[in-house]
Amino acid sequence: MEQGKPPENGAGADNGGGAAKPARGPGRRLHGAIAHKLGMAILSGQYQPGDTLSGEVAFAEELEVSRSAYREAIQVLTAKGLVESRPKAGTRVLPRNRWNLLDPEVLAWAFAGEPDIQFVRDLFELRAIVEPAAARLAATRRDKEDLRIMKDALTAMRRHTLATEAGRAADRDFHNAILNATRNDALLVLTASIGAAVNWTTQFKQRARALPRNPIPDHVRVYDAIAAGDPVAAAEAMGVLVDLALEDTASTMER
Amino acid sequence: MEQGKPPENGAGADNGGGAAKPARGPGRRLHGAIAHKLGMAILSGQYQPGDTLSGEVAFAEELEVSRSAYREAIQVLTAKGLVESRPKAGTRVLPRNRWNLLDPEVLAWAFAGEPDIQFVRDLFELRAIVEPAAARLAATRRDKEDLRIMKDALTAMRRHTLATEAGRAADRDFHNAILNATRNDALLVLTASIGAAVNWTTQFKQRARALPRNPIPDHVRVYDAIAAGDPVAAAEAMGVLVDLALEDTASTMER
DNA sequence: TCCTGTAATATGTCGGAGTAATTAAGGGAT
DNA sequence: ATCCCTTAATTACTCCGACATATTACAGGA
Repeated sequence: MEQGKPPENGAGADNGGGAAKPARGPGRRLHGAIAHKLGMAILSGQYQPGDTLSGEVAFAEELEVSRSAYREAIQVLTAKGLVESRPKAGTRVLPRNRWNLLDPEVLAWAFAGEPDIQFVRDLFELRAIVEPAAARLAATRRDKEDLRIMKDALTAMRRHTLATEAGRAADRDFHNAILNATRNDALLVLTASIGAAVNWTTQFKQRARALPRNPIPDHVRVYDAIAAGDPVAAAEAMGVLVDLALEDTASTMER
Repeated sequence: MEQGKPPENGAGADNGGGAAKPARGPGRRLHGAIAHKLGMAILSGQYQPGDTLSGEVAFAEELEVSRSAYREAIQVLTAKGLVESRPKAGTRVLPRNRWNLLDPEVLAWAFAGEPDIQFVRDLFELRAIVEPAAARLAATRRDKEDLRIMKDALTAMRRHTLATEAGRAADRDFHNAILNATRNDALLVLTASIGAAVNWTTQFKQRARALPRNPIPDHVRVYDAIAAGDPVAAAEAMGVLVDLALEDTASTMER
């Protein structure tokens, strides 16, 4: 480099890094924690679209963190389409239709507070569209290995019930196996994002009340249709599965 | 502040901000440009999943930018699930299934180079699933205002052909109006992301050859079904529309 | 084979210079 | 006298380099 930096100095910081608060809650890093905090505030409606956040310096002082940490947090939010920073104008919250609502982290923030019931219905509607179609595709493209994984997941679901974590993991494995069998990466990513968020509500559900009916036979019906290579039956059976989940979750949220 | 900063120094930067290269191509900011460059490199397969990027210092020197700019770019890529940074281990490219493929920017990067034909087919398949379902929902939920916007878009499409930019804008308006009429934000965001990327291929298509058939009557059929409140007919008509677009694009890409 | 020490690397932090854009004020023309 | 255009100043973001710290991979010894 060609800048004649004076070698003599103990310039820079004297307090260094470590002193920061133990605020390492959700995010794995400091800026991650700030991004989480701000993201949740935005998703929960504390900031209206078009609203201006506190300035860089003011906010950093307010939270007693460095400007860099705040900046990197804003960078994350910008990447997800939640805010936009412009010189002089400050950092503004973008309108909702610019938000990247399918981002796993944004979804998590949306569900962290009290999730908007309308948005939950939207997501379930999307799931009700996509998952049956995925089952339909899987019925025509699955191979023996896919079927083996699905069968193993079903066995695990039967062994542990859905009330246990192992059982829910098996449920996720089952759905993931179907998505994998579609040989469609876009489909896989989409449902993975939604599924990760909706599982939060599933935990709510598990806590609130017992399952209304045994879901195993419905899963078996989906498997049988896929194994038989019957697209129509697979889509129909999966539709039943999603409808049940929706009605169950909706009734839980209403009370 | 309570740090006893020694007053004597001309520390910090002496060149300040402006001197940077004119590399301000795609991204609106310097770190945005770097994120764009790295993102395109990853999406185009230059880095294999699990591969390690150059170290922070090495890379920053290589590109002759500060570490901050590189760090903020990495922050963006991390937010989109493309890479993960861990101390000592370096910054590694994550496996493809962790990528946030539905992020508009990631989608743009994927289509910036030579788009992977399999991924394009995946996206069209997803569109073929979602858009007819959207038309089905729109048929039951649309109001007079929605229908007016659709009608205006159709008129504009007839006036200008699809060979003009105005005509393509009208086409986008038509589809957006349908998505709006579903009253489902998740659906809206999803198709907006995909649509923005796929329009790139549409431009390819326009360049390669003339449209194989007049698409206006097919659009009118969709409109009529939605206006009549017939969900099944709306979904079917929209299915025809998407199939035509897929087969048209596929045949263009194969040669 | 397991454990521990060392080295390497990313993370967190800081303050400062520079730039861009919004806002306000002033002068000119109608 | 009112309105519009030009100009200047304020303000907040952008980028920079340096330093301190914590975590982790790796290698050497028990």
